[in-house]
Amino acid sequence: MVTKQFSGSPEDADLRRADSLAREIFSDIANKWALLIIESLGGHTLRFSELRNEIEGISHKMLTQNLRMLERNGLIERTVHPVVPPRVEYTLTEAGQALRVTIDGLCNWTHHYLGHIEASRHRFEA
Amino acid sequence: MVTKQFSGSPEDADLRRADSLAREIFSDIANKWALLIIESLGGHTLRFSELRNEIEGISHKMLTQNLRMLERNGLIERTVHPVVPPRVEYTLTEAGQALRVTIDGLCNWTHHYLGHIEASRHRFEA
DNA sequence: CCGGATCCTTGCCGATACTG
DNA sequence: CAGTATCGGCAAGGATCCGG
Repeated sequence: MVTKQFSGSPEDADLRRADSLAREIFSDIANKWALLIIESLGGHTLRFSELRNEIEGISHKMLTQNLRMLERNGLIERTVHPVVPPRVEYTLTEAGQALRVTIDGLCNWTHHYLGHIEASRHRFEA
Repeated sequence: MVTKQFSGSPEDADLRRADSLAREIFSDIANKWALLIIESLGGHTLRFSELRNEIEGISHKMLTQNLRMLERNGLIERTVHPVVPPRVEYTLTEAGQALRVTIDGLCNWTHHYLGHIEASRHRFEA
């Protein structure tokens, strides 16, 4: 995907458009904070501060930034409760849920190959 | 995953170690160049320059850097043919192949939701 | 509690040049 | 052809303050 080369022919124009869009989305999604947010959101709906606590090491800024991006792409839904103090909750949309399934795959892969990888790293020192 | 909080109890020490390792690996893998390399490598084995051509927009430096990282983690195998000019080929290991399957899922997701996302982005301008 | 804005530092990444 | 090293610009990301 997203790596093909197109000719200059006009009928490829929309294909090239879709391709560059796909690439852009891919770049948005394929960053560690975005993936961790989706994964944390999992089934439940969480508040901003809950996400902040759940995801070790994420800064206030990175969290808001990625939440906006995910909202823009329609992966999460943001609902503001008009109370004081403010209460803002985030939840996965259907698209977000679908994405989460594949991220789960990534997490399972990581755990399954932890040993392999650690061993490989030691071998690599030579 | 990788987001749990542990108590200070000693028996959690190895769990915490595995968790931080998982997080580290996750951070390595969850970047767009690494994912695109794995995806491009797919079934076949490719040379350095072939990968460079295949992956639109990647620089010489980023390619070598990520290839080293993936080799270190045991996801790809690097074989040097002692000829001139040098011929270096890269291929996925079993772990790499397994990872590729989940990345395929990510790519499929992207294409399937292209429309949703584009629509969502337009809605977001308000 | 949430989020935007601002400043300031860090390190990513591209360009270039040089070896085997 | 493949890889390493160095340098420099620029953008990512942290800390902090303020405003709703």
